[in-house]
Parts: sequence; C-alpha cells; structure tokens
Amino acid sequence: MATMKQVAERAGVSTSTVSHVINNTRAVSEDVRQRVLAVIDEMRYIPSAVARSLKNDKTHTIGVSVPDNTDPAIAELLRGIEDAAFAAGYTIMLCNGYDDPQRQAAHLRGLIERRIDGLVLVAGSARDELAPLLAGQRVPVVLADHDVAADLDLIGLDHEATGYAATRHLLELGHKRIACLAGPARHPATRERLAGCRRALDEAGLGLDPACVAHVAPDCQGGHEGARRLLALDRAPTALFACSDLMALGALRAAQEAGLRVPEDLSVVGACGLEMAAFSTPRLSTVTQPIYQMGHALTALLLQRIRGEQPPRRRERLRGQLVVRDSSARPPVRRLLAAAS
Amino acid sequence: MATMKQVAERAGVSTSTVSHVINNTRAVSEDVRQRVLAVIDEMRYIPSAVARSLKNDKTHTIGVSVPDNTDPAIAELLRGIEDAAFAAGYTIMLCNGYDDPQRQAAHLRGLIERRIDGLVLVAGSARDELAPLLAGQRVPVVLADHDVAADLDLIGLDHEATGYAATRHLLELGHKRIACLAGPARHPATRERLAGCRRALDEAGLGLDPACVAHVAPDCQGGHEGARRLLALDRAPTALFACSDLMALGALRAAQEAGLRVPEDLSVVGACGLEMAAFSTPRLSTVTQPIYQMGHALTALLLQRIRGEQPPRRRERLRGQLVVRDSSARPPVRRLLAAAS
DNA sequence: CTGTTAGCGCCTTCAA
DNA sequence: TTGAAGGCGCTAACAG
Repeated sequence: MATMKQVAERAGVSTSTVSHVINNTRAVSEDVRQRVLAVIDEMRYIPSAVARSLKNDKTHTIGVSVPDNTDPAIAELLRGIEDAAFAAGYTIMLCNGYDDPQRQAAHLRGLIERRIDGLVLVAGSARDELAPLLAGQRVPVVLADHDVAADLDLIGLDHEATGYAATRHLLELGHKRIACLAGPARHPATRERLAGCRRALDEAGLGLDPACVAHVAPDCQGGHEGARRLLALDRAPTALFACSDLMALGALRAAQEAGLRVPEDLSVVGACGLEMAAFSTPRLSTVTQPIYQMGHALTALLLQRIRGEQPPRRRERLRGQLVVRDSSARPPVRRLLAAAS
Repeated sequence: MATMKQVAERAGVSTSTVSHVINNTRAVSEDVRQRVLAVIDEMRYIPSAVARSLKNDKTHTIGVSVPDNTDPAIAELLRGIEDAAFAAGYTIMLCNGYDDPQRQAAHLRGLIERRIDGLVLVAGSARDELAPLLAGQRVPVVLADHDVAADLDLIGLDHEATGYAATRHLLELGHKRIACLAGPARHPATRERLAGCRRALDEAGLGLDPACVAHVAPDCQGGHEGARRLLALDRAPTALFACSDLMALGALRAAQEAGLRVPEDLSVVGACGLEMAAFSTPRLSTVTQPIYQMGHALTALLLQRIRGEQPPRRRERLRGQLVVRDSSARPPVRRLLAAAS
C-alpha cells in the first residue's frame, strides 16, 4: 500500500507538500499540485487514517454498543445513527452485547483501545460493568434509552407514556379486564411500560391484577407463550397490551390458536411501529416509536460533544403515537357482562 | 488519556519494559511486572490500538458493507459476522450503502483509509463503482451472496434452488396457475429465484406467464401492492411464490383484503425464514435460508485470508430448506377445474 | 511557494 | 533482566 513518502519521491517534492495538496492546507503552485495529484492517482494512494489519527488524536469513528442488532428496533436505531454519522464523515464500529456484561465490557475495552471519538451506548441490563471503564477515559458517551449514569446525555423513549396511551385506548373502548404482555422484568423499558399501563388502570379504578402480567422473552415466541398463558386464565382478559410489536404478533397467533377472533373476542395493542405490524392479520394497533429519530438526534448530540461544543446536558424521552388499526375494538358483550357482574 | 510513556515514568522503568509486561513478550522480573501492572491499573491505562496499528500494519478491524441493516436478513448476516469476528478479537465497522453506488464508494474509501484488515461485502446492485477502489489495494475481500468479481471468495445462497423448491412444493400440491412476487429486477437474487421458479414450471410443462410476475420493493408494502396486482389478474393465480418472507407477509394481507382465504383460496410460499413468519396468520410456508451461517463462514474465511493462509478460492451457495406451514395447500376445486378447462 | 524536522504512541531490534 | 533508539505514516511548526 503506497505511502505519502513514496508519492513525494515519485513527484519530486517533500512529504509536507503532498500533505498540503491532499488537505488543501496551504498554497501550492498549480503545476506542483497537478503533478502530485497525478502521482496519487497513478499509485492509487489512499492516505492512512491510522497515521492521521495518531497525529491528530481523532479517529472519526464512533462506537455503537447494542444488545442485539437483530432486534428490529435496534436495527432501526442503528440506521439513524449511521445516517447521521456518515453525513458528518464518521464511521460506525458496531458491537453486539447480547445482554452479556462480560462481552459488553470486552467490546467496550476494544472500542477504547481503538480510540473511538465517542460512544452511543444501548446499555441493556449491564450497567455496572461498564461504569469503571467509562470513568477512566474521557470519551464522550450518549445513552440510548437505557439509563446508566445521570451525568451522561440520554435520549430515550417515553415508555411510561407508551404504556399509558395503549392502555387508555383499550379502556376507552370499554375494556375492563386488560392484561399486559411484558418483556423481561429486568429491562427498564418493560417496567416503565408496565408502570404506564398500571397508571391508566389505576386511574380507571381497575388496578392491574398481578396474574394479568406475563413476563416473557421480547420476541414473537415469547409473546406467543405469554399470551397463551394469559388467555388460559380463569377470568380471561378481553384485551392485551403487548410491550412490543413482536410480542403482539406472537399474541395474535396465540389468539388464533385459542379460537379467539381479534378484535371481536380479544383486542391486542402493541408498541414499536414495525413495518410488518401494519400488514399482519389483523393489522396491529400499536404505539409507534420514533426510533430512527432517536438514533439520529443522539448522534448529532454526540458529534457536538466530540467537537468540544458544550451543549447543556440533555435528558429526554421521545413520545410515540397511538395508531389504531384493526386489532383493537370494543369488548365482546358477553364478556363485558360477565366482568361487570 | 494515559500513554505508555507516562506509565513507564511513574513505574520507574523504560517504555519497552512496559510494553513487554503488557504483551508478555519477554521475561520481566516479578516485582517489576507487579509494579508496572499496579501503575497501569492506577492510571487506567489502556493501550492505543491506533499506535499499535501503525506499527504492526494491522487494525484487527473488518469492514462490513451492506445495503441496509434494517432488512432482517441483513441484520441476521451481520450477527453471524459479528459473532465470528468477536470470537477472533476483531471489531466490525458497519456501513450502509442503500444501493447507492456513490455512498457505497465513499464508505469503501473510508474503510480503506482506516486500514481495515479485510472486508465483507454485500455489494447490492453497485458493483462497478467498487471495483477500481478494490483493485488498487490488496485488502482481502469476501463476497456475501452478491457476485462482483470471479477472483474473490463468495459464499451466498442458492437462490435458484430456493425458487425451484418453493415452486415444486406448490406444483406438488396441484397448483397449475402460479405467480411470482419478485423483488426489484436489478437484484440478482431476485432473478435467480425467478429462474428457479421458471425451471420448475417449465419442467411441469406449464411455463411462467410474464403477466404472473410482479417486480416490487422487497418489503411488506411491496408484497402487498404486488399481490394485489396479481390477484386482480383475469385468470388469477391459485398460488403465489414470494421471493422474500416480507413480501409474502404483505401478500397475506392483500389476500385477506381481497376476501381470499389462505390457504383455501390461495397458497402463499415465502423465502427467508424470518422468525415472525412462523407466527403470522396463517403461519407462512417458506424456504428458510442459512444466513447466520453464511455470515459466520464468510468471516471465518476472511480471517484465514487475513492471517495469510491461502485456502483455495471458495465459491459456494448454501441451500435453504422448505418448511411447510399453514399458508400452502391444494388449490380450490373450482379454480382447478377452471384452469384445466 | 516549499522543504526540514520533530513528534503522535507503540513495538522491536540491538546493546548492555 | 533491562534500556536506548529508530521508525510505522502523517501533520504542523519553523525555516528558507
């Protein structure tokens, strides 16, 4: 791989001249510039960002640590991050933690070794392991959704509001017996959505029956299992709030298998706004989440910090929007009467 | 950020000694080693991979260029790549090309500047722009699925076999009028699946009616539109082979809206093996694809090349497997008769 | 307008 | 068992 020195020799100039034509960093006579450019082209010279980084103490690379890029929500976040980063000339280093603190810590260390300019962290459940690593270095860090430390920027989703909105919707349709299909209890997002659900129920004077909460894996499979369990309850719910669309899709299937029609016998509301949730049968009512924007905003903020600007500490949670489609409707009359009696 | 020099000073030794305790690269007396280690810990020293890279001409980083990480198949591939890379101590640099040659070329250049040790390339439709860049450098490159140059390793999917298997399945059920919901015609994968479909049809003496092929965007939306078009045909098909599960899901919805029951009135077979395709209503019959394995194998191969081993040029296409679920069945009798008349 | 030089942080002979 | 020194490829004073 050609080096600047070789280019300089071949063009009969000094390396600094080559450097300056490349970076437009000082006046160079036109004929020299042309000659240098020609040699660069001829030798297919591409400057080494690693040498540059060593000199400038900047890599123009940002680390992104996520639990699992296979989760559609994470994939969308990643896209928002990558778009913003690319527009600013930055490249992404991607790490999947799989909620494994060991692995996450190892990844983080690798990123720091590689001297990333900044980090977008979706901490998952493992906060404690990362704190010491982060503390020692002064790498700008922004948090996506999962909180880790109060003195870091955080842009997340307002899960409580999401849970509340979904549940209110069900309540307004007339449902009295509402169950919640929740993700793993250790995930804060799940807990918050559940809290929002509970608040709506409390306000309606109904309360959330602990038996009506199923904690399962946050995917179709999990949603399927959880819904099956909930639908087998003695006083089965007439409506389900699933904390994610994937789980909701699993629930739709469980309802189908139980011989229940959605929405006639059972209403289901999800949360996330996946594209395919608009194409399920029935089309899923859901609370969309501005995930792409979250990734984009997060990255824009991180880049500000990297540039040394000192925007005020940002801590906010974006709100989604209820989209009513075909999976939610008024409760069946019989059940309604039964519940009222 | 602490440097090795600072550590050396604080520990009262030379930098070379520090280097050697870090890398276990020559004998160091136990007390010195302990002292150095203590200082490292105290100063939270983390060695700089960029300096190391400059010296060793290795970054332990591999670039990954994909069309769009939001596509579930790509996300899965990415996961396979990341897993294999992480296990070997490598980190991923992710780039989304969005099928935009300009952007892809810019990304590739960025990766080369950063001196990635190797590249996993999902070329999308833009091959020509990348060739010159690749040619100049001698970065090991492995191709995922999309072919670009014959002298590069390629591990892909056997799309032809996939199309064939799906169509055979439909044929064996007794369908005579089979349509194909295809992705953009410029995607080789689409063309190959279509070719497999055509071969099966030809073998059965039926042939593929051009009117029965709809080229649409490879997502739910596209599948929905395409299916609507196909189902509105004069002699509507009794079965649909969708070149991806996402499109198949969209087709399920279109059928529903057209008042057709799946599989009683219409059979649908997808391809990919998404988790959620097992939870749709009805559950989708599909041809699964070993995408994770593809990513894993590709990366293992790339790492071999990076290490300088010279495994024989590899060119292969992995086969998926037909999974029959609930979206495919024998054609409706009336239509069968109509088609036969 | 152009060249010389000193390092960025690390590894690695070569000496001691 | 340890240290000194040169150099990886590049940038940025500092001279000329």
